[in-house]
Amino acid sequence: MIQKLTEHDRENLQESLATSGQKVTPQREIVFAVLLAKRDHPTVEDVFQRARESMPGLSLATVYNCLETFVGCGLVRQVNHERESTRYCPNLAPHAHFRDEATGHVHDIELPPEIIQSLRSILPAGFNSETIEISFRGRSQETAPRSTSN
Amino acid sequence: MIQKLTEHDRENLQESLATSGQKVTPQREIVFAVLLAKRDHPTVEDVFQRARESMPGLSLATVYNCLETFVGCGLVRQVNHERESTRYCPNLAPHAHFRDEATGHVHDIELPPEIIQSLRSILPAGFNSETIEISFRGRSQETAPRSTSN
DNA sequence: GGAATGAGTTGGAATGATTCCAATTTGCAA
DNA sequence: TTGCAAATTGGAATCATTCCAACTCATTCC
Repeated sequence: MIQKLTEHDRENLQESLATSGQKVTPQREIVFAVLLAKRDHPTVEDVFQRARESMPGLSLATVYNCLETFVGCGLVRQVNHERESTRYCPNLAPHAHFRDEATGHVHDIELPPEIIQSLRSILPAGFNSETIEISFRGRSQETAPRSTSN
Repeated sequence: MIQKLTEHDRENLQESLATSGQKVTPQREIVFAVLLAKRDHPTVEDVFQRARESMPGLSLATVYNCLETFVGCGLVRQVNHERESTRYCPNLAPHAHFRDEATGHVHDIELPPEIIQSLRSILPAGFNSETIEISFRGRSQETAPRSTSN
């Protein structure tokens, strides 16, 4: 069962939505809370299941809507690997992803600014990139599980 | 209309297939030729259309099969952006991709070995990656179109 | 107060890429 | 020539996602 948002998180949600002219709704609160509660890069279906524990009437379409809204106002990032279901991640710090082929788990990998800088520098003149996405694929010796409340 | 493979390319195809115990077939030749003829990161559907010009009876399922086979034996790479259709690319040199949001075109970006090295180095202990994928998203001032026969 | 407005939500239908499958076809090898 | 195994084929099935029309609910306006 998902706990409610902290003051701080609720404010964050409220402000981010407000700047793109949108409102906080019970559904959005729950979906956001779900994302913050367990940062394991859940799929839409995962979020749907977890959110339903707190709000049984919630519909899948709404989860899609909420997540799209959050991505739109910069609250969360989408993570895609190959053509698997899209996953969502509330970690806004620049980071890469590591996809463990054995478990399917996705780990955040911190991305030092120098690297980002040097990556930008390999773009030929005339190429302006807003986004860089870096993903590793391989095996990891699963360290301590990372799931945190924020 | 697609030209036939050069000696060299046919040999390459034949060898790569052979090492994973598979054979050259007319369909595979055509599909491979299509990939080499225009290196614009075609989707399966694109390949299907182009290949059909030379082999009208070719089926979509076969195109999927051929491409999967090629990926399996390392002849071509898959390129995914967000959840769009998978694209295919016969450029085996390590490179990143730049996806032009205006046109949808995908460009290869050369990837200096130092960068790959420094990327590998940011992985924490216990993470072994076989593959690194880097994709830029943004706008480019479309330079000379890159489509080549190989 | 009560109707009109509009954003947000909902369930189900529609879409689109990909995979699956059972029936053929093909090229060899016995 | 017979038989096999690999490839190919067309169509059905799957699955994530999008679309849509009806509904809810809070707010604004008379």
